[in-house]
Amino acid sequence: MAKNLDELRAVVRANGLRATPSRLAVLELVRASDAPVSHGDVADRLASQGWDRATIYRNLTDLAEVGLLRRTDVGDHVWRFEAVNAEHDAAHPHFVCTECGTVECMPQIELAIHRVKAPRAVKQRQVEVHVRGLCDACI
Amino acid sequence: MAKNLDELRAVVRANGLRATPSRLAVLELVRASDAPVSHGDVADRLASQGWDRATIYRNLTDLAEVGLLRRTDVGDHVWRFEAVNAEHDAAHPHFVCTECGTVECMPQIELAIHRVKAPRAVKQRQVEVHVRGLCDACI
DNA sequence: GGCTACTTGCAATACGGTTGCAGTTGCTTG
DNA sequence: CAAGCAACTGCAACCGTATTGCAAGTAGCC
Repeated sequence: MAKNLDELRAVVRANGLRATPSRLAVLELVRASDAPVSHGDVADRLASQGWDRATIYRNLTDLAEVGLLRRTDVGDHVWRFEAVNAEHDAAHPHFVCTECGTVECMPQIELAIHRVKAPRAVKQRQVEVHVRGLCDACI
Repeated sequence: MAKNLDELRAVVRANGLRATPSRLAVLELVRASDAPVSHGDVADRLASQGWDRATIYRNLTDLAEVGLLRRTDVGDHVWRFEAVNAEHDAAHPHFVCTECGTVECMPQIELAIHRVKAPRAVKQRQVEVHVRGLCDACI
C-alpha cells in the first residue's frame, strides 16, 4: 500500500503536479473504481477524510488536464472521471455506454463523409468523435 | 405566413396538445433553426414576445414529449431541441466547435466500421455520434 | 531552512434545469 | 354561442452540478 502511494506520488509529479495528499487520495479512488465516477461520488467517498468538495473538484480537473484522468459523460449531463492508463492514445473514436458508463476505444470506426459540405476540421479528420449507446452487456 | 400558423396549429393539435400562441411560437422558431437550439436560445429569442422562460421550457419539453421536437445533446451538457420532420427524422451526428460552441447538423457523416468487432449497438447504428473540433471560423 | 508558487478551505456564485401555485385560456359540449 | 373544465402561463423559487475568489496553509526547490 505504501508502495502504491509512492507510485501515485511519482506519477503525479511526473505530470507536473504537486503530490498533495488530497490529490493522491482522489487519484487512488478513481483508479480503484471500475466505472467512471462523478465529482459528487468522489467527494462523498472522501468526505470521511475531510477533503472539501472544491478541493476534490479542482483535483479532478487538474488530474484530467494533465491526462491522468479522463473526463467523460454518459448522456445524463453529469461529468464523470476515470483513470487513463499507459497504453492510451486519444486519436480514435470512443464508445461510451449510456447505461454503465464503460468507455471503449474504437479504432475500427471511422467517419465517412458523403458530401463535401463539412467543416474543414471534419474533412481533415482533426476532430474528436464520441459514440454513445448501449454496450453489449447492457443492451 | 397565416397558412403556416394554421399548419402549425393543426399539427400541434393533432399531437394532443393545445395550440397556444407560445407553443406555436416555440415550434415555429425551432423548425426555422438549422441547428439544435437550447432552451436558453429559444427563451432569449422569444423574450421580445414576452414569453416567460418557464413557459418556453415547458413548451419545449411538451413538444419533445409528443415527438414534434427531439431533445438532443452535443456533449456540452446543454440540452438542445431540433424539429422532427419527414426529412429530419433520422438521428444524425452533430458537430460542435470547441472554441465558439457553434453546433451544426452533420447528416452527411456516417460511421464506417472497418472490422466486425464492435458493440452491437454500433453495428446497428443505434448510437449517438458527437463530433468535436474547430469550425471553419475558428480554425 | 527559507521562500515561493501552488494548494486548500470557506463561502459564494453561475448556470441549466425544473416546479408549485394561482390566475388565464383553449376548446369541447350542450 | 356560452359555460365549464382541464390545460397552460407567469411569477417566484428551488435544485444539483459546476466553478471561482480570497486568504491561509503547504509542497518542494534551492
